[in-house]
Amino acid sequence: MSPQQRRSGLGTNQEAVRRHNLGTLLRHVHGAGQISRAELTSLMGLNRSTIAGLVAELESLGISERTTPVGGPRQGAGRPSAGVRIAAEGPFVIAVDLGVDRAVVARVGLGGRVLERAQAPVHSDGEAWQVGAAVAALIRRVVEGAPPTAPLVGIGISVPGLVRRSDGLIRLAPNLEWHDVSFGGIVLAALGLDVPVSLANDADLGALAEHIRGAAVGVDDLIYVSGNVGVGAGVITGGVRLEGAGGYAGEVGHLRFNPQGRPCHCGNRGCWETEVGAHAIAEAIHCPPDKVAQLDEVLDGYTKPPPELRATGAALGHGLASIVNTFNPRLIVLGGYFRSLYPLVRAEVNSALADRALPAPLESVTLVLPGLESDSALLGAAEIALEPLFVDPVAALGSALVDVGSRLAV
Amino acid sequence: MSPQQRRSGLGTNQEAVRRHNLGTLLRHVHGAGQISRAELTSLMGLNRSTIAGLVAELESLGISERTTPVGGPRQGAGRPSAGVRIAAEGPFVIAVDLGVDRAVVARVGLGGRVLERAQAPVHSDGEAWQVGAAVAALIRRVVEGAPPTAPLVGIGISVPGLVRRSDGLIRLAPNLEWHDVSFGGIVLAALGLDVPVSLANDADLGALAEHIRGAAVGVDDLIYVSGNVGVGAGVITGGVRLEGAGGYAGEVGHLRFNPQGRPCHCGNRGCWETEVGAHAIAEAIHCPPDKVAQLDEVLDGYTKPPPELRATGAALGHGLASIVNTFNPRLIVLGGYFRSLYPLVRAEVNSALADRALPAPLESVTLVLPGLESDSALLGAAEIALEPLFVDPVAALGSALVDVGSRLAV
DNA sequence: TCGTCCCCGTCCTCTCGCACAACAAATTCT
DNA sequence: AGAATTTGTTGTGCGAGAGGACGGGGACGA
Repeated sequence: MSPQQRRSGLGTNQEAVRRHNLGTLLRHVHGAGQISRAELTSLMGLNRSTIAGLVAELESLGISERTTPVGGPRQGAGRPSAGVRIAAEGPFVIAVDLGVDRAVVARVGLGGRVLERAQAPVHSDGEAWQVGAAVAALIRRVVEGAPPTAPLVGIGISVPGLVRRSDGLIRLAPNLEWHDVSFGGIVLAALGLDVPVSLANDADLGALAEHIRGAAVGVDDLIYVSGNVGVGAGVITGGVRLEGAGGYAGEVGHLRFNPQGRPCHCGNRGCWETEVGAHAIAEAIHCPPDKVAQLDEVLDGYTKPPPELRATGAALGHGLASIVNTFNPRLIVLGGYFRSLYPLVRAEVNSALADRALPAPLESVTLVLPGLESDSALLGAAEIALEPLFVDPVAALGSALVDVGSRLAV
Repeated sequence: MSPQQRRSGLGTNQEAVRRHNLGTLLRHVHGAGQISRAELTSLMGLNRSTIAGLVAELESLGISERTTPVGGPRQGAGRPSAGVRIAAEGPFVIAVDLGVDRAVVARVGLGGRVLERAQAPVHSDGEAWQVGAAVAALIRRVVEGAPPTAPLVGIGISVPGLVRRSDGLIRLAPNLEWHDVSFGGIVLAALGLDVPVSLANDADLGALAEHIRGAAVGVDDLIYVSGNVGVGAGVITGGVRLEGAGGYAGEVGHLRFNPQGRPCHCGNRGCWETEVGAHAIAEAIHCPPDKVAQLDEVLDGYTKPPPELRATGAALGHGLASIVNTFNPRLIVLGGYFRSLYPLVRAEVNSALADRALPAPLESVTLVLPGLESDSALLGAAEIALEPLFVDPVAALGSALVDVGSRLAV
């Protein structure tokens, strides 16, 4: 629900400087988990004394705490630098990964630590309010153990579908058969709370999480291609998420692939999804249709690549070539059931990609599996809920909720 | 040659605040051409006195000058606000639009005013150094009339091909038959000057120019699709250029379109370019191959749409649908010979697009023709050359060259 | 025509944030 | 053990934007 702030042609206020520096410092601590003040000075290019002031403010806000100088491998002489780490009873968020057959909910602290998690199956033909109630129950369970002083900053929800950026409305979630569902509002109503809720597409959040603490740390141009019944992609370019005008960017599953191909649920024929989507793969390996949602487990069952998947691998590579030509990423992360598929058909994918992509963008691209395994979208949901803290820590804490456990216990 | 600066996790220095505010103010003056100080205060959200100080600095740098209160349509009472406009003898850049059959060179001042221009045909089989010499001659001619006190900030070059972002190397320009050409260095050597040179792809620059002062002013998510023998796209998303890891993003001409289609020069079969590229269109309308470079003029000759172009229009629309699904732009600007083609097959393009794009991204997208006609790439080249001024006006002027006319007259 | 109102530019002072320098502390190297 | 090195801490200074007071300039109404 929080519209991403866009830096327009505004001038920089000196109050904004403090906000920005405090937020950036927190972002670094969040990214590293534990970091020395000396590293912070060199990373941020500010003076020692300035960093000291910022760190002191973070501590007085209860966000971070001071640690003894880290005993790690040091280089050279000099006084060891005191560390900064996320406070144990610091702010946290609720992350929700809504899948086609199950929902995972976690309480996540700064630093990306999953403090508690719970999950439950959801019926793919369930109505939105039923799913919302189930998610709310999971949230209650997960919040129970939270320290009473720890503030809840917000809720982030990963959705397998098209989410409107301006207000988080789920425009279309094909595999849940939802149209124009205000799922954030439904969950909040079921909880009886009023906290910031952010929703986004699962592939977008996968990309975000892999960028911050997964396989794409330090890579500013990456694509997370998610096989999750449907096929979608999350794009990060220049270090920022590609969202598009409405927030629907990255729907690569409906790239034109084979005009003589099979009909797609979107109404066209031969979309890429009809060749590398879960249903196509299930059909190729003669997997019963009711197990499509667990396609990753089925694929994990193979010890050696079945020949029926060769064509799928080639189609995957050919589609990725279009993506490489279009986005010129440095890294492509293969998430969802592609995590299980890619190791089986690595050779076919790579050669098909090399065959069809332009040489210039091809030479710098690498295909990898997610560094966060199947938690990418969940941790990405945590990230968008945490985002306000990095924009303005003081304001975000001001609107956060304390003692959520007792509030929900009613 | 100037690597685009990326804002990393740096802290904000208070010196950086001044730089940023001065640059942002200049960006506003540049965008509007003439603007009142009162508008600047509300646009930038800064105090009146702060704006006054920034404007005074800009004037002392010789960049802007004060104008009498604008006599335009005013609203309400109150003292009229003094205007700020670009100084007549202020800094300028050289913009070069390298086409497949001609080069256009212009002297462009801040505010995007084309102060002088010249052009000459280039042979498509010419060697890079020959083209460089021709461009250098045009630059000399264009610089002649510049006031001796006006500083030259840099040179921007639009290239019909893949340009490496890190150093401006032309990796591939298929229609010039260039591979790995350091054209910036060649032009500088021919001129005997040393000024910052920036190169970029023509479609990227078209998007940039249309965003700043063309049909896409105020639109932060747009795509400029350029038909220029080959087909490419420049993407602006969230208000910033999509470049990709190497700078090659946007090569939509080689999206997979029809796997049973014609062979493409890239080595594949059925790329989108083989259906909507200049050669395909020329063949469809029985245009002689030697006039392919002037395809826009040929198309302009039609008073009513020839039926042979219907299929091309549909292919254009179908390809655009993939682009809409992938990028979710608010605006698609059809440049190059698409400027002449689109009016002929508007109905076919629109219906094909509506047929194949997903409803959510489709509902907010609009197709338009360039607001800058055929000067988009040229003015975009000016923009990237001017860019350093908006990052740090003082530093950019410090490294600018004065009295270029006499330096080149040798 | 005059007075009033409204808005803007200018000047001055204030506040706030970061830089800088000096000193103390903690560790490594010789 | 002493020198060298790096960092934390403290106090001072500088610079940039904010804010208020004042004057100027035009629109509007009586």
